[in-house]
Amino acid sequence: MSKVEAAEWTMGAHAHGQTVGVGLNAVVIAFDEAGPRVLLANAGEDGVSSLPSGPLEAEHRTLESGVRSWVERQTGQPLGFVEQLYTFGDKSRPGTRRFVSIAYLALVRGTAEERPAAGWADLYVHFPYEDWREGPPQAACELRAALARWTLDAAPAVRRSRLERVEAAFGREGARWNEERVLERYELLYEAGLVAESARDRGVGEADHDIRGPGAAGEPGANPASGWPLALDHRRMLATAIGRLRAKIKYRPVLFELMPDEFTLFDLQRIAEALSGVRLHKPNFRRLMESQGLIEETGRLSVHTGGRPAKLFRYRPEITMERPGKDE
Amino acid sequence: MSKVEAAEWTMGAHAHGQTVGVGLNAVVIAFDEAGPRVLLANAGEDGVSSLPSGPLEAEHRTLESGVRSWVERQTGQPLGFVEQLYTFGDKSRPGTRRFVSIAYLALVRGTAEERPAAGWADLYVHFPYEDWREGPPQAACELRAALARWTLDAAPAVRRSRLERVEAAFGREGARWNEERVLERYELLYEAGLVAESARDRGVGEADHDIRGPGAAGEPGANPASGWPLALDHRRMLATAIGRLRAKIKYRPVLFELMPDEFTLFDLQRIAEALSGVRLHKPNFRRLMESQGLIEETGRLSVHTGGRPAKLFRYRPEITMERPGKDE
DNA sequence: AGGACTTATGCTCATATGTAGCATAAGCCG
DNA sequence: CGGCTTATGCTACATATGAGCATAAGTCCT
Repeated sequence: MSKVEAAEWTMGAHAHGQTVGVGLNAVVIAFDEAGPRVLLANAGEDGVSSLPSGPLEAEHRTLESGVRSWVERQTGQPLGFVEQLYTFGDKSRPGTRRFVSIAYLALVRGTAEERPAAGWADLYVHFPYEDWREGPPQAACELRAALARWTLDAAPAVRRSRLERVEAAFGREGARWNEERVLERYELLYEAGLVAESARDRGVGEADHDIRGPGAAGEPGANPASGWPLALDHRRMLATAIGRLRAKIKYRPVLFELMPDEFTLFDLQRIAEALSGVRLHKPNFRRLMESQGLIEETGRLSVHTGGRPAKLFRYRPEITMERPGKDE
Repeated sequence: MSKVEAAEWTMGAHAHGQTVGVGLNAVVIAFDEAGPRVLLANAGEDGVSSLPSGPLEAEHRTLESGVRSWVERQTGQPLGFVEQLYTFGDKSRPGTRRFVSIAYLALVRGTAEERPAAGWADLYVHFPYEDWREGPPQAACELRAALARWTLDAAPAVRRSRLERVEAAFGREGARWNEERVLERYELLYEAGLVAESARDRGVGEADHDIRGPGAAGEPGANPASGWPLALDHRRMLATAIGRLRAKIKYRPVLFELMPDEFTLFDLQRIAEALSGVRLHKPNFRRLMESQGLIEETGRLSVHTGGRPAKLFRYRPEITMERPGKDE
């Protein structure tokens, strides 16, 4: 850094007397018999859980190592795959110290017993309307209806814009559901006051204490269909993570970061479905997996299928993934 | 934020006596007759330019507004489309103050005359090997050769891994070039010591002063084919931006953020080619554009084509872009 | 005016890729 | 043994992508 620049920066920071806190947050995803899971740190006094997180420290050589360190310190869980998600830094209320939060996505392998950490929660408890594996969930229908009211309540000028956003995010009348638009949907619900955080962040009567899960129905601005809230803007981070992950599994072999050493093709499909929240066509999924050359048969069979035994596969990490390969 | 958490954070930051500087950086892209351009702030005393940037300040309500404000303050250029790119925060040398840099990508419309800012530079001056519009550039051939030497020089254990990375980034022997892997390529060159920044960041004899462009040939670790360096890690940010943009134009209508109000289909194609760095098949590009419904004819014709007049089109922003629409 | 040249525009074809349905195989359990 | 389960393989179809060629409608030169 040139002297000029360093001086300018220091001045900039000091001239306005601002000290900025830099935080690291992790959305840690795993999968077990119970389905897709997310790792949460202990719930605060208000009963609202939060993502593992902590401030950036001097010892952290890189941001990523800082994230690993905080997650392990808070939950005992070592991390495998880690990737940066997004940096949040909007000013909250005036007068408060500013925080910049750098959010990461992490994936860990292994069954529930093999994972050291406690604090794993069902992913879709926080996003019930995102799970379409058993068909259109009731939560999505309710929210769509609530959003329709929100659209109609608007002044005519903004009505059209709202309608378009709702349709883009939730799909037109039962038409195709785009599972990747998780963040878009969350932000729409937030804006429409349909998630608990909307009311909380507006500082509605310090009513925060009552919002601790599905029981909060009927609260002003809350809605059970929209799922359990998390502390601060952590649910926004989680929405960002899910959206990114749902997009990424389509063009990068990240699925294997969640798999055990040996697995059947249907195991793989179940995880893909759990993350994307939609059902997949079995033969097509198989063909795709087999054509990519990312996996190979181990020669053994799984007998716990309930029907015909399935071939067991393993991941071939040596394959450099020549795919269309968008990197980032 | 709960009291517990706030206390913990403050302690965390203070216990280690670390003050973190948070910087905002912008990669601002435009397009004119001369081709794709990037906006640079004035060159420092060492002759190395840098991206518009400055510290996050208390007045900035959001990170994005902070970026807009800094770019306009430093270059006079107001920004249109802005999107977060990546946050860099690895510790540089021990003992120095830590900086977290949040990089943004921005696109601005208009010809060279319409744009207020000075400081626009040719994008590919910084990445000569990324411009394949006139076929495989010489720079890419030279770098491939240099990387081959770097691969062979390695210990046998790492040789295979290096070879695979080089082939994934640069394509096997003249085979398909994946234009999106800009960052992967830059990082490989950095690691191999083929860009000026590698030597500079290792602190090689304070030789920084001599690195100011193509003239630096023969410097230890430098290479004219790898392009002009920028200050700090700004070329890494630029590589990140180009990669992201090249991927994004394929599934989101960002191209129009660079276009004037009226344009021909070939104008559009020229910009797509300039950004992606490869030639496109004209009839196919037309078909794609016309099938997406994102543009409409204005009814007028352009007579400056040199041949048959071309229909003029305009962008239809009212179309909500129902495409597969990965959001982010 | 006529021909050469330029660019725009439209069409066809072969090849991937994605979607959906059906048939068969091979285990289980009563 | 028949009925259940799940695994596995194949085919038909729609759609997207990539490449080539023919024609249209201007300019410019002679």
